[in-house]
Amino acid sequence: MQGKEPNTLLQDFIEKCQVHNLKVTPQRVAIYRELFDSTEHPTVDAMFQVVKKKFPNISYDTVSRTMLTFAEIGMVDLVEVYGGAKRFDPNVSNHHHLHCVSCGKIFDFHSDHYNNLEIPDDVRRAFTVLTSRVVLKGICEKCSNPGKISP
Amino acid sequence: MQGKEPNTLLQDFIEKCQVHNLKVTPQRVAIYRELFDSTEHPTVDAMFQVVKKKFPNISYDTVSRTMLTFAEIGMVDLVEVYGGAKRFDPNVSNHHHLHCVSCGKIFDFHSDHYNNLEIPDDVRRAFTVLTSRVVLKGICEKCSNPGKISP
DNA sequence: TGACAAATAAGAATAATTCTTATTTAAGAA
DNA sequence: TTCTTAAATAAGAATTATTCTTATTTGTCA
Ligand SMILES: [Mn+2]
Ligand SMILES: [Mn+2]
Ligand SMILES: [Zn+2]
Ligand SMILES: [Zn+2]
Repeated sequence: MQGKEPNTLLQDFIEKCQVHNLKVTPQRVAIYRELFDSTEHPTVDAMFQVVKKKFPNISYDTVSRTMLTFAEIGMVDLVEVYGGAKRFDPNVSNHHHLHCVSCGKIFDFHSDHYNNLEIPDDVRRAFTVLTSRVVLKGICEKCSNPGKISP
Repeated sequence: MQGKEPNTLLQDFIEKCQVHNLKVTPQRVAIYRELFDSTEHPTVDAMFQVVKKKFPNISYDTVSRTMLTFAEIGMVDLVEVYGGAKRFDPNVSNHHHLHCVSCGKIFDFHSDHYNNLEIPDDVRRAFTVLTSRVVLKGICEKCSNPGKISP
């Protein structure tokens, strides 16, 4: 996810908790670690399954609450879906998404042009715009070439 | 929603059903009518509540199935949400969305510029892109000025 | 009109999330 | 270090959203 050393990352996490008056619990640390190892856009259940391996008696509710708490303080994003379970994004920097309509995966991509789209005047007058993202739908490589052996 | 006469609309609907081998049932007609009266982005439940008034013993399941069927044949879109119930869009023409993070409403807006965004080369190489939409998050007028009397 | 696949209603089942309550614990104060 | 307390957690119940199952009804077409 990022190039920092684990200890620095943990220190960042602890500071972010302190800033927001959140206790640094072992559950939160465990969830934090797994979240930022992930380059996917995990659901609560996906994270629960992974975290449970290292923290066997954590509850689903704790994972769910924690991920929502992390979203509230801007540590992760809640991403757009078309129904079903919520999905989270550990990458909160400006980027865009392609949803594969075949396998349901969400792929990140980057574009300076998309990052700097002008907000139309009529929208700017009527709304306070906070974020902007381009969302594409399409078919990913793997779904286009199901038989192909990856190189 | 659109300027056509009701009978023409109904005729269009009947033809679309025939093309897709769907029976023209009174339930489908009732749901169709309410959907295309709506400028919102209704959930299944919202539609169920409305349709039930004119069709008291329609079942929730029928409304749900029908709206998904309509989405499959491209008569409505399933729109992006951040969790919770699915939401549908009777406007399938090219447009963009602003999600009010305060009240949760989804507002349509139009922009030729946004309609014609270039797909980045690396994305184009790796994916077959089908649709593109700009999704903004922000605060709507009503949520910004809660006290203001509308003119 | 009659045959029949498709569609429906009703309720059960499942999935996703949130709530309730008793218990534990992190963090600051003494 | 020990004490205090509000915050966090686990467990399971409850709620919300959706889908499935089954018996019955109904468009459509011959
Ligand atoms: Mn992402
Ligand atoms: Mn719309
Ligand atoms: Zn795919
Ligand atoms: Zn609003």
